[in-house]
Amino acid sequence: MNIENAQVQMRKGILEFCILHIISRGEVYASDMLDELTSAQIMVVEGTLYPLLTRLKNSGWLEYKWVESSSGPPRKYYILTKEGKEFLEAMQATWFELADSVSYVIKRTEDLSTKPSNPS
Amino acid sequence: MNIENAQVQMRKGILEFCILHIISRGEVYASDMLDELTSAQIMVVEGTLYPLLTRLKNSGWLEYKWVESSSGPPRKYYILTKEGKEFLEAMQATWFELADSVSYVIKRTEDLSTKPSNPS
DNA sequence: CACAGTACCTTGTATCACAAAGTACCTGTG
DNA sequence: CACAGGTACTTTGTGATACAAGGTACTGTG
Repeated sequence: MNIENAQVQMRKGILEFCILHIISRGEVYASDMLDELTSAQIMVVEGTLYPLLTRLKNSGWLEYKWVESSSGPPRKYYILTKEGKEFLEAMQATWFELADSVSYVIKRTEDLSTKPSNPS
Repeated sequence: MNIENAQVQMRKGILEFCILHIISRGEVYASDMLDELTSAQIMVVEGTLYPLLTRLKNSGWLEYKWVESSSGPPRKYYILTKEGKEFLEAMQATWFELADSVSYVIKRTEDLSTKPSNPS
């Protein structure tokens, strides 16, 4: 186990949440999402993104339509379904709860470092 | 896929980080960790915690010593190694970067909702 | 010895990110 | 038409992880 792998594990699930957020803004296709994620310093490759979109679609949270492109093959433009919007809200609540929990753990470590209750 | 599963995925890796944090405060054994995680609203079961501790030990980030208990079987008390402390710092940096990235995505969605650039 | 409580460990399942390779479409050149 | 280059979407296989469920082992009491 190394730090690279730990970073990968830490990002799991977060990626799904961020993708839903990006799609919630309006119709986008895969390359748009990759650009947005890169802007947010979240590196993703195609082999990760496409299966993720398929999973979200199969769960009923996304729909897509084919749109012709003036420069290349047609693109799948995704939008959130009604259920997808509800799921995004639940994911966001989960994220904030998780961030609170982690903040609590970090703060408690700091408190116990500055004021150790059992100095051996 | 459902919200429960999504929550599990979102917590992956975070758990490892929180465990390292708790151990960094001083010698603890498994039940101490479960109590701390429960306080932080992070539910964990034994079947998750023990394999995780074994992985961290095998990676060289933890050490343990057996300590007799006055009420029950002996306990494994864990402490961080020097490498473990360095790893924890790297994990914490990763956490803050991840939190920043997610905040960026959320904020960008909010900005685009209040000031849509392409109102169709 | 039977029993309850505590603590640690193992096996099997479902899920996920990623690398790598593949399929298919469009445009331009000769 | 043949071919090359770019774009876009898809599939397969690998390694890692959380969890449920069940198991092992130690201690004290009656």
